[in-house]
Amino acid sequence: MEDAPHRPRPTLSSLSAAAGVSISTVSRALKGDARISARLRASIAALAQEAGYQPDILARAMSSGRTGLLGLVLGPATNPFYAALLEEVVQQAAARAMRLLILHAGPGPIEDRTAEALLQYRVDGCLVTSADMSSRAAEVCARSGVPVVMINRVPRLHASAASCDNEEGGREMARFLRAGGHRRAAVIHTGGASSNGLDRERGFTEAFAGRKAEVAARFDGRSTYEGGWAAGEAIAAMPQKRRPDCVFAVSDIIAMGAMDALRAAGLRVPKDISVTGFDSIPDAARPPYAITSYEQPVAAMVARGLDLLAARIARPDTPDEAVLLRGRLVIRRSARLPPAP
Amino acid sequence: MEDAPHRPRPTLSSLSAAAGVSISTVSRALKGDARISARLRASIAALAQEAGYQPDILARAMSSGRTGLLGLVLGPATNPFYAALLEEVVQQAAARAMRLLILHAGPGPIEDRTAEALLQYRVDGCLVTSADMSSRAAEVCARSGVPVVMINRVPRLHASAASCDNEEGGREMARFLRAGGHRRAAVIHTGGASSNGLDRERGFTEAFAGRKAEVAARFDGRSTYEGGWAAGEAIAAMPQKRRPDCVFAVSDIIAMGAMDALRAAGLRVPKDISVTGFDSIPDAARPPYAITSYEQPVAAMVARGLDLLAARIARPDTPDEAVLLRGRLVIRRSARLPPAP
DNA sequence: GCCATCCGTGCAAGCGTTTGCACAAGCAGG
DNA sequence: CCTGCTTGTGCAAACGCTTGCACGGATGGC
Repeated sequence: MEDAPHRPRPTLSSLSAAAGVSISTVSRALKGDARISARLRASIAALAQEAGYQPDILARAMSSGRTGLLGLVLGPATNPFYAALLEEVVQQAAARAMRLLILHAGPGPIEDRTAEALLQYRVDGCLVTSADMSSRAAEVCARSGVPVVMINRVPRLHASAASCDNEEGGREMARFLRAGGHRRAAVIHTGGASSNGLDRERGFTEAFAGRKAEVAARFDGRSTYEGGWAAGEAIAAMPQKRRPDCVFAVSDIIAMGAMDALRAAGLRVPKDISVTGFDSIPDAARPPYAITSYEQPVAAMVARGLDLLAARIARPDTPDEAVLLRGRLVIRRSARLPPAP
Repeated sequence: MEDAPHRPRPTLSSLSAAAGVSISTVSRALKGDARISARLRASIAALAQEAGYQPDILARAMSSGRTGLLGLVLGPATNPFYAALLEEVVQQAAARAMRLLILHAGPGPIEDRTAEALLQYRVDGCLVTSADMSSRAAEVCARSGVPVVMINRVPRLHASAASCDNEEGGREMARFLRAGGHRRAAVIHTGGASSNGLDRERGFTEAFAGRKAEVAARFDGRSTYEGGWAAGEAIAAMPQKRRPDCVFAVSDIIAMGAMDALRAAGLRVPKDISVTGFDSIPDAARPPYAITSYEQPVAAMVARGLDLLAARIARPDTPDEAVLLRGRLVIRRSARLPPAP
């Protein structure tokens, strides 16, 4: 392929010259303004098509104030849950003709200089999915009137949110395990950094503890495989009498680590001990794991999150709204089943 | 916290009014132009600081032509390798004061309408890491003179590239397995969609096959865990005599699937059969897997990729350049070791 | 046949920045 | 005291698009 002559980008101006009409007419014709005659509209459209005209969004943003850009603050992408979330967000945003300016995708809080990019690029809104509590981005946005929607986070400041009903998920898992005859549970949490983890644990504990059943131990799984592994080792090291008969990890990645550690220590899952997780990431469904988990409705969360954002962008005074979506218990082989009815 | 009065964004104009000087003076003062007296510069800087001034990148782009935006075309983020790549890219780009417009993060080719966003937002350059051959984004860019750099892909069109030396990686793995006494290898490839996979396989085959050693079987692992699993099942089903004594999967995610399938079929790894992978993703290092793999120098690849991109942006006529980076064999427990020397 | 409508189109301002050029003031050398 | 340089600052154009307003011409009602 030969170097295209690299001709200058077509603009409204160049099109208008070619069509012999004014710039404003071209602009209106291209967006289908009814005031422009159908004939002219068609011929201008053809011209634009042929020239490969692409509107300059930046210039448009200068005058219209809308950039079509959404800021995205993502948690650690190496955590499969966030990876799935990312794919979903990218796809759904594209379907809504919104583009994502990605500001952060990793562990830890977002840097100040990075958060400032949100303002510099005049994003129309911001999607925050990082589990990190001190999300600087949300502050920056709130201060400048940029709508923020949290996905899978508790809403703060002037933000709306779309989340999974974490507490109910915890409860459901607890009921399932109790029905399966479990009486001593270990909970592997995420060390207080995440409200999700706290909610899940609260729901679980509330529904599990009771007559002859208790949450017998708690461990910090730090939201990582390694953290889960360490917790699993600790559990395996407990004297058999005091050892829990089931484990509820507040995320699958932790559950995987715990399960591997338990097995490495010679325990059988679920025969000796049941293991359950949360999120239902694809990895957790793989045969060696087959983790019973509570599936978050990721697609729906993203969809509702974008709805909320769109609403706020269209009408900045839209009140805060928190949407709670019910997930679904996915039963696999990592936990002993309740007796068939 | 009370609703901030939502005062209008400070601009050069508002600052200039406050400082009693012209807009151009403010602009120059803020970027440290030596022609503006130090005193004035300091006072303007203080003013800007106090007002929380953030330059409007869009407006700047209008006049300077630089947006500071990089388009990012990413492969399936749910593949841990791409997830790691993403984190690295986001971090390094931020360090260079570049922002990423994410256009695609999933399986399959990029949509045309999505690729056009590259032009509409006037990205300064584009980073393509998707393994998918028919990357429409690259075409769009090439046609409009937007610099493109491929990371971990063979360069095409007017693109530069920074990749791992896949062929050498394959060779190194082959030498390692041969030294370990393996004689019959199975290769699990990615079905021809990816030049990386092909290169790795070519290197491997070239170095493995020889006197009394051969690549005895090939399978399509489709770059997924499931594909690897299917290949593993097929290998396990082979009559013991003809069964390979080692497996080289062109990516870790495939190797993990294969390994699990082999074990599920009752084979012991590495006792009965060795399994090796490529990429050295964190998941592959986990105890149950401990996959011997060839580590791609992801950070270096991204760094060099961004270098190439920056060079092209600064000087559009910079010639194409393909950088090949050597990786590193990471020996773990999934493959029988060569005898100690 | 005249005025009121309406339709199709163009003019021009504005969005926030950058930057080439001009201009004013200060100063040194002649 | 004038010329010529330096230094500090402002003017205004340009980037590509949107949009309120105005204007010319056709149409319709009376």
